[in-house]
Amino acid sequence: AETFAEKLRSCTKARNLWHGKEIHNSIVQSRLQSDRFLANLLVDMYGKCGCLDAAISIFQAIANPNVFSWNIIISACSQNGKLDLATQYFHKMNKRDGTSWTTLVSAFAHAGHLQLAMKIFNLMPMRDAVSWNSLIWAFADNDELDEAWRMIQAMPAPDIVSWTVIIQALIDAGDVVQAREIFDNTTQRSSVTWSLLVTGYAQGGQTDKAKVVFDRMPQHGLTSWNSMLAGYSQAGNLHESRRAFDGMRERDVASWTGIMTAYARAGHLEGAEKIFSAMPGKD
RNA sequence: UGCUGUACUGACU
Repeated sequence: AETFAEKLRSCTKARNLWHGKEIHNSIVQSRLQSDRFLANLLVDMYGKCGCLDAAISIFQAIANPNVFSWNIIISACSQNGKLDLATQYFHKMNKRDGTSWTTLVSAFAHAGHLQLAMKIFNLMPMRDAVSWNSLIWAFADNDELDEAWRMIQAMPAPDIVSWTVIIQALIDAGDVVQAREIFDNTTQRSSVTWSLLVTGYAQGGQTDKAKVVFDRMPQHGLTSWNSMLAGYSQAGNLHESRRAFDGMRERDVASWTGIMTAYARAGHLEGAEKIFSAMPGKD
């Protein structure tokens, strides 16, 4: 039997609020609502599903919140756009760890407050790769590639995510050539960077190069298939879109939307409609 | 022990 924890985890991952509430009910009925571990998971679930009020009330009912509880509520506030509240919780806790700091940096970074994010980053007692990457991402995402580049040079040990962020920024800027060069010159590759290159080539109209990269990548995950499919679909290539879609052994909403778009772009509106009705779990 | 922070794909916005 799956435990409450496992069930909650999958709800959180799938952002399934409805099922999450059911599990919450079962937890209450089993009189486990004061279990701190489960409460932490509930706060996280409600926060990620957009119910900040519910997250807060569960957090407040925790008798002795631990560092996880605090970090989760800070994260919940920032994911729901409440930076002021997140900051208040941050100040209220008395044993902050690196994650508490990084959560706050990330909150301001995602809100586009680069200078504030940097200020908090500079105040951190300890910085790890995740905190560096959060800030590098913020600069890269705001087209401040020079600053992002300065930071990756300054950080002690750039990791896979650091390079992914830079590669993504170059692709967003339309510079696939430079992105490819960095990809080729680093050993820090992952399925994420491989997929990014596929997307980068496809977005530049180079579906042939995208396909070469796709064929060369060591493992084909759901996202890499979706990237390739999106490339064909955007290029108006219904035949290859169909082949890609049929070749997938698992599909998600992005896959279904991709194939549907391919039909629509090719002018096959009936085909698109058929796909739409055959599609499981429309969102 | 298990719970929290950073990166990739579609459409909408």
